[in-house]
Amino acid sequence: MPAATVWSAWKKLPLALPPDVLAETLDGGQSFRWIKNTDGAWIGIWGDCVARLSQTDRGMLRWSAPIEITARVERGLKSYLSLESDHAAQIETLPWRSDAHLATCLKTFPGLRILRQPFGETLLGFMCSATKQIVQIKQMVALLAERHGEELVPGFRQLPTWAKLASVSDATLRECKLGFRARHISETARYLAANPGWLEKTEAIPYAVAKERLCTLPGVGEKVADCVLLFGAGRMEAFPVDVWILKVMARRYGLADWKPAQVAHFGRTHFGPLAGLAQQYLFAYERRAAKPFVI
DNA sequence: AGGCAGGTGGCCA
DNA sequence: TGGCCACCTGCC
Repeated sequence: MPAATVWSAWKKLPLALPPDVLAETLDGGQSFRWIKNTDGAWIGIWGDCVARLSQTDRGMLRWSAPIEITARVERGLKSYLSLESDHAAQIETLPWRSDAHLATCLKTFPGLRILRQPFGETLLGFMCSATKQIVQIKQMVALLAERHGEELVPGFRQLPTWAKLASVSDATLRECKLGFRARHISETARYLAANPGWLEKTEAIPYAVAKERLCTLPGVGEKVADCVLLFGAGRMEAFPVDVWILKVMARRYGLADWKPAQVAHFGRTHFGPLAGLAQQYLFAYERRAAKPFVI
Protein backbone atom coordinates (compact mmCIF):
# COMPACT_ATOMS: atom_id res chain seq x y z
CA MET A 1 0.00 0.00 0.00
CA PRO A 2 1.66 3.24 -1.14
CA ALA A 3 1.67 6.25 1.15
CA ALA A 4 -1.17 8.65 0.43
CA THR A 5 -0.26 11.44 -1.97
CA VAL A 6 0.61 14.73 -0.32
CA TRP A 7 -0.91 17.50 -2.39
CA SER A 8 0.41 21.03 -2.62
CA ALA A 9 -1.73 23.95 -1.48
CA TRP A 10 -4.24 25.27 -4.03
CA LYS A 11 -2.89 27.92 -6.35
CA LYS A 12 -4.90 30.17 -8.63
CA LEU A 13 -4.77 30.14 -12.40
CA PRO A 14 -5.55 33.22 -14.50
CA LEU A 15 -8.65 31.59 -15.96
CA ALA A 16 -12.33 31.64 -15.02
CA LEU A 17 -14.90 29.27 -16.51
CA PRO A 18 -18.44 28.11 -15.77
CA PRO A 19 -18.21 24.63 -14.18
CA ASP A 20 -20.00 22.94 -17.06
CA VAL A 21 -17.54 24.45 -19.53
CA LEU A 22 -14.62 23.16 -17.48
CA ALA A 23 -16.25 19.73 -17.52
CA GLU A 24 -16.75 19.90 -21.26
CA THR A 25 -13.13 20.95 -21.75
CA LEU A 26 -11.58 18.22 -19.62
CA ASP A 27 -14.09 15.44 -20.15
CA GLY A 28 -15.78 16.21 -23.45
CA GLY A 29 -13.84 13.91 -25.72
CA GLN A 30 -10.52 15.71 -26.13
CA SER A 31 -8.80 13.91 -23.31
CA PHE A 32 -9.64 10.61 -21.67
CA ARG A 33 -7.71 10.84 -18.42
CA TRP A 34 -9.67 13.29 -16.27
CA ILE A 35 -11.94 12.00 -13.55
CA LYS A 36 -14.15 13.91 -11.19
CA ASN A 37 -13.30 13.28 -7.56
CA THR A 38 -15.93 12.86 -4.85
CA ASP A 39 -15.05 16.31 -3.52
CA GLY A 40 -15.87 17.86 -6.90
CA ALA A 41 -12.27 18.45 -8.01
CA TRP A 42 -10.97 17.04 -11.30
CA ILE A 43 -7.90 14.83 -11.30
CA GLY A 44 -5.98 14.43 -14.52
CA ILE A 45 -2.80 12.82 -15.78
CA TRP A 46 -0.90 13.76 -18.94
CA GLY A 47 2.72 13.28 -19.92
CA ASP A 48 4.73 13.40 -16.70
CA CYS A 49 2.14 15.51 -14.87
CA VAL A 50 -0.69 14.84 -12.41
CA ALA A 51 -2.93 17.67 -11.26
CA ARG A 52 -6.07 18.42 -9.35
CA LEU A 53 -8.22 21.20 -10.74
CA SER A 54 -11.07 22.92 -8.96
CA GLN A 55 -12.83 26.26 -8.94
CA THR A 56 -13.59 29.05 -6.52
CA ASP A 57 -17.19 30.17 -6.16
CA ARG A 58 -16.58 32.72 -8.91
CA GLY A 59 -15.37 30.07 -11.34
CA MET A 60 -11.70 30.95 -11.00
CA LEU A 61 -9.55 27.87 -11.65
CA ARG A 62 -7.10 26.63 -9.05
CA TRP A 63 -4.71 23.74 -9.13
CA SER A 64 -2.74 21.49 -6.85
CA ALA A 65 -0.25 18.72 -7.55
CA PRO A 66 1.66 16.04 -5.68
CA ILE A 67 4.13 18.04 -3.67
CA GLU A 68 7.24 16.49 -5.28
CA ILE A 69 6.29 17.52 -8.83
CA THR A 70 4.59 20.90 -8.36
CA ALA A 71 7.18 22.90 -10.29
CA ARG A 72 6.88 20.62 -13.31
CA VAL A 73 3.07 20.58 -13.16
CA GLU A 74 2.92 24.36 -12.96
CA ARG A 75 4.80 24.59 -16.26
CA GLY A 76 2.85 21.68 -17.67
CA LEU A 77 -0.54 23.19 -16.91
CA LYS A 78 0.40 26.46 -18.53
CA SER A 79 1.06 24.63 -21.76
CA TYR A 80 -1.76 22.06 -21.42
CA LEU A 81 -4.38 24.78 -20.99
CA SER A 82 -2.67 27.20 -23.41
CA LEU A 83 -2.78 29.89 -20.75
CA GLU A 84 -0.42 32.14 -22.69
CA SER A 85 -2.64 32.34 -25.78
CA ASP A 86 -5.35 34.98 -26.07
CA HIS A 87 -8.47 32.84 -26.22
CA ALA A 88 -10.92 35.73 -26.54
CA ALA A 89 -8.98 37.11 -29.50
CA GLN A 90 -9.06 33.70 -31.17
CA ILE A 91 -12.83 33.47 -30.76
CA GLU A 92 -13.14 36.92 -32.31
CA THR A 93 -11.59 35.63 -35.53
CA LEU A 94 -14.29 32.97 -35.99
CA PRO A 95 -17.14 33.86 -38.38
CA TRP A 96 -19.81 34.15 -35.67
CA ARG A 97 -21.06 37.46 -37.05
CA SER A 98 -22.33 35.76 -40.19
CA ASP A 99 -23.01 32.34 -38.66
CA ALA A 100 -25.87 32.39 -36.17
CA HIS A 101 -25.52 28.76 -35.18
CA LEU A 102 -21.84 29.18 -34.37
CA ALA A 103 -22.73 32.29 -32.35
CA THR A 104 -25.18 30.22 -30.29
CA CYS A 105 -22.59 27.51 -29.63
CA LEU A 106 -19.99 30.09 -28.57
CA LYS A 107 -22.48 31.64 -26.18
CA THR A 108 -23.48 28.27 -24.71
CA PHE A 109 -19.92 27.23 -23.80
CA PRO A 110 -18.11 30.48 -23.02
CA GLY A 111 -14.39 29.85 -22.58
CA LEU A 112 -14.31 26.32 -24.00
CA ARG A 113 -10.78 25.69 -25.23
CA ILE A 114 -8.67 23.18 -27.09
CA LEU A 115 -6.23 21.29 -24.87
CA ARG A 116 -2.60 20.94 -25.87
CA GLN A 117 -1.82 17.35 -24.99
CA PRO A 118 1.31 15.24 -25.49
CA PHE A 119 1.39 14.09 -29.12
CA GLY A 120 2.13 10.40 -28.63
CA GLU A 121 -0.52 9.79 -26.02
CA THR A 122 -3.10 11.71 -27.99
CA LEU A 123 -2.44 9.30 -30.84
CA LEU A 124 -2.91 6.35 -28.49
CA GLY A 125 -6.14 7.72 -27.04
CA PHE A 126 -7.73 8.34 -30.41
CA MET A 127 -6.65 4.99 -31.78
CA CYS A 128 -8.80 3.59 -28.99
CA SER A 129 -11.73 5.80 -29.90
CA ALA A 130 -13.05 4.09 -33.04
CA THR A 131 -16.79 3.40 -32.56
CA LYS A 132 -16.56 3.77 -28.81
CA GLN A 133 -18.15 6.19 -26.38
CA ILE A 134 -16.12 8.34 -24.05
CA VAL A 135 -16.77 6.18 -20.96
CA GLN A 136 -15.42 3.15 -22.71
CA ILE A 137 -12.42 4.93 -24.19
CA LYS A 138 -11.57 6.16 -20.70
CA GLN A 139 -11.72 2.61 -19.48
CA MET A 140 -9.33 1.31 -22.14
CA VAL A 141 -6.88 4.11 -21.50
CA ALA A 142 -7.07 3.59 -17.73
CA LEU A 143 -6.28 -0.10 -18.18
CA LEU A 144 -3.37 0.66 -20.52
CA ALA A 145 -1.89 2.97 -17.91
CA GLU A 146 -2.56 0.65 -15.00
CA ARG A 147 -1.06 -2.43 -16.64
CA HIS A 148 1.65 -1.05 -18.91
CA GLY A 149 2.47 2.48 -17.79
CA GLU A 150 5.25 3.74 -15.54
CA GLU A 151 4.40 5.03 -12.12
CA LEU A 152 4.66 8.80 -12.01
CA VAL A 153 4.02 9.30 -8.30
CA PRO A 154 2.52 6.71 -5.95
CA GLY A 155 -0.97 5.84 -7.12
CA PHE A 156 -0.71 7.47 -10.57
CA ARG A 157 0.59 5.89 -13.74
CA GLN A 158 1.52 7.41 -17.06
CA LEU A 159 0.19 6.04 -20.31
CA PRO A 160 2.65 3.51 -21.77
CA THR A 161 5.09 4.93 -24.29
CA TRP A 162 4.97 3.64 -27.86
CA ALA A 163 8.32 1.96 -27.23
CA LYS A 164 6.79 0.06 -24.35
CA LEU A 165 3.71 -0.86 -26.38
CA ALA A 166 5.96 -2.35 -29.06
CA SER A 167 7.09 -4.95 -26.54
CA VAL A 168 3.58 -5.97 -25.48
CA SER A 169 1.87 -8.74 -27.39
CA ASP A 170 -1.31 -8.18 -29.33
CA ALA A 171 -3.10 -10.71 -27.12
CA THR A 172 -2.04 -8.95 -23.92
CA LEU A 173 -3.20 -5.62 -25.31
CA ARG A 174 -6.59 -7.11 -26.02
CA GLU A 175 -7.00 -7.67 -22.30
CA CYS A 176 -7.25 -3.90 -21.93
CA LYS A 177 -10.69 -4.12 -23.59
CA LEU A 178 -9.28 -2.79 -26.85
CA GLY A 179 -11.01 -5.28 -29.14
CA PHE A 180 -9.93 -5.00 -32.77
CA ARG A 181 -8.10 -1.77 -31.94
CA ALA A 182 -5.39 -3.87 -30.27
CA ARG A 183 -4.01 -5.02 -33.61
CA HIS A 184 -3.82 -1.47 -34.94
CA ILE A 185 -2.05 -0.27 -31.81
CA SER A 186 0.35 -3.20 -31.90
CA GLU A 187 1.25 -2.67 -35.53
CA THR A 188 1.63 1.07 -35.07
CA ALA A 189 3.86 0.53 -32.05
CA ARG A 190 6.14 -1.78 -34.03
CA TYR A 191 6.27 0.64 -36.94
CA LEU A 192 7.19 3.52 -34.64
CA ALA A 193 9.82 1.40 -32.93
CA ALA A 194 11.37 0.67 -36.31
CA ASN A 195 11.31 4.35 -37.27
CA PRO A 196 12.88 6.45 -34.52
CA GLY A 197 11.97 10.14 -34.65
CA TRP A 198 8.93 9.50 -36.87
CA LEU A 199 6.43 10.84 -34.32
CA GLU A 200 8.54 13.86 -33.38
CA LYS A 201 8.92 14.81 -37.01
CA THR A 202 5.20 14.36 -37.64
CA GLU A 203 4.43 16.69 -34.76
CA ALA A 204 6.71 19.36 -36.20
CA ILE A 205 5.81 19.46 -39.92
CA PRO A 206 2.90 21.43 -41.50
CA TYR A 207 -0.67 20.26 -41.06
CA ALA A 208 -1.36 18.76 -44.47
CA VAL A 209 1.78 16.64 -44.66
CA ALA A 210 1.52 15.62 -41.00
CA LYS A 211 -2.01 14.41 -41.60
CA GLU A 212 -0.92 12.44 -44.64
CA ARG A 213 1.80 10.77 -42.60
CA LEU A 214 -0.51 9.89 -39.73
CA CYS A 215 -3.00 8.34 -42.14
CA THR A 216 -0.39 5.79 -43.22
CA LEU A 217 -0.53 4.23 -39.74
CA PRO A 218 -2.85 1.23 -39.41
CA GLY A 219 -6.03 2.25 -37.60
CA VAL A 220 -5.53 5.94 -38.34
CA GLY A 221 -7.83 7.57 -40.85
CA GLU A 222 -8.72 11.20 -41.48
CA LYS A 223 -10.83 11.63 -38.37
CA VAL A 224 -8.28 10.24 -35.93
CA ALA A 225 -5.43 12.09 -37.65
CA ASP A 226 -7.31 15.38 -37.32
CA CYS A 227 -8.02 14.77 -33.62
CA VAL A 228 -4.37 13.97 -32.95
CA LEU A 229 -3.19 17.11 -34.74
CA LEU A 230 -5.81 19.32 -33.10
CA PHE A 231 -5.62 18.07 -29.52
CA GLY A 232 -2.02 16.84 -29.52
CA ALA A 233 -0.18 19.33 -31.71
CA GLY A 234 -2.17 22.55 -31.55
CA ARG A 235 -2.98 22.47 -35.28
CA MET A 236 -6.11 24.57 -35.05
CA GLU A 237 -6.87 24.24 -38.74
CA ALA A 238 -7.59 20.52 -38.29
CA PHE A 239 -11.33 19.90 -38.52
CA PRO A 240 -12.20 16.39 -37.32
CA VAL A 241 -15.38 15.06 -38.90
CA ASP A 242 -17.19 12.38 -36.95
CA VAL A 243 -20.81 11.28 -36.88
CA TRP A 244 -21.77 14.24 -34.68
CA ILE A 245 -20.22 16.85 -36.93
CA LEU A 246 -21.78 15.11 -39.91
CA LYS A 247 -25.15 15.53 -38.19
CA VAL A 248 -24.52 19.17 -37.31
CA MET A 249 -23.49 20.05 -40.83
CA ALA A 250 -26.49 18.25 -42.28
CA ARG A 251 -29.03 19.76 -39.89
CA ARG A 252 -27.70 23.25 -39.32
CA TYR A 253 -25.69 23.97 -42.46
CA GLY A 254 -27.77 22.14 -45.05
CA LEU A 255 -24.99 19.74 -45.99
CA ALA A 256 -27.09 16.58 -46.03
CA ASP A 257 -25.45 13.61 -47.78
CA TRP A 258 -22.05 15.30 -47.92
CA LYS A 259 -19.17 12.92 -47.43
CA PRO A 260 -16.79 13.38 -44.49
CA ALA A 261 -13.93 14.65 -46.68
CA GLN A 262 -16.23 17.22 -48.29
CA VAL A 263 -17.52 18.37 -44.91
CA ALA A 264 -13.95 18.65 -43.64
CA HIS A 265 -13.05 20.85 -46.58
CA PHE A 266 -16.15 22.97 -46.05
CA GLY A 267 -15.28 23.32 -42.36
CA ARG A 268 -11.75 24.49 -43.01
CA THR A 269 -12.83 27.06 -45.57
CA HIS A 270 -15.95 28.27 -43.75
CA PHE A 271 -14.44 28.53 -40.27
CA GLY A 272 -10.90 29.48 -41.31
CA PRO A 273 -7.49 28.87 -39.70
CA LEU A 274 -9.08 28.09 -36.31
CA ALA A 275 -11.66 25.67 -37.71
CA GLY A 276 -10.78 23.11 -35.05
CA LEU A 277 -11.76 25.50 -32.30
CA ALA A 278 -15.13 26.09 -33.97
CA GLN A 279 -15.55 22.35 -34.37
CA GLN A 280 -15.19 21.83 -30.62
CA TYR A 281 -18.01 24.28 -29.91
CA LEU A 282 -20.29 22.68 -32.50
CA PHE A 283 -19.49 19.27 -31.09
CA ALA A 284 -20.15 20.28 -27.48
CA TYR A 285 -23.45 21.93 -28.38
CA GLU A 286 -24.70 18.97 -30.37
CA ARG A 287 -23.77 16.50 -27.67
CA ARG A 288 -25.66 18.45 -25.07
CA ALA A 289 -28.69 18.80 -27.33
CA ALA A 290 -28.74 15.02 -27.78
CA LYS A 291 -28.36 14.23 -24.10
CA PRO A 292 -31.63 12.87 -22.68
CA PHE A 293 -33.11 14.82 -19.80
CA VAL A 294 -32.51 13.34 -16.36
CA ILE A 295 -34.93 14.30 -13.61
C1' DA B 1 -31.35 -8.26 -23.27
C1' DG B 2 -29.52 -6.82 -27.38
C1' DG B 3 -28.24 -3.01 -30.27
C1' DC B 4 -24.92 0.20 -30.83
C1' DA B 5 -20.83 3.06 -30.37
C1' DG B 6 -16.15 10.53 -31.72
C1' DG B 7 -13.84 4.74 -37.47
C1' DT B 8 -10.91 2.22 -40.62
C1' DG B 9 -9.65 -0.80 -44.28
C1' DG B 10 -10.58 -4.01 -47.69
C1' DC B 11 -13.30 -5.64 -51.41
C1' DC B 12 -16.53 -5.18 -54.90
C1' DA B 13 -18.90 -2.59 -59.12
C1' DT C 1 -15.09 7.17 -56.51
C1' DG C 2 -18.95 5.01 -54.06
C1' DG C 3 -21.19 1.79 -51.17
C1' DC C 4 -20.98 -2.08 -48.13
C1' DC C 5 -19.35 -4.85 -44.36
C1' DA C 6 -16.35 -7.03 -40.93
C1' DC C 7 -13.81 -5.90 -37.03
C1' DC C 8 -14.28 -6.65 -30.78
C1' DT C 9 -16.74 -5.84 -26.69
C1' DG C 10 -18.90 -3.75 -22.84
C1' DC C 11 -22.03 -0.13 -21.56
C1' DC C 12 -26.91 2.07 -21.57
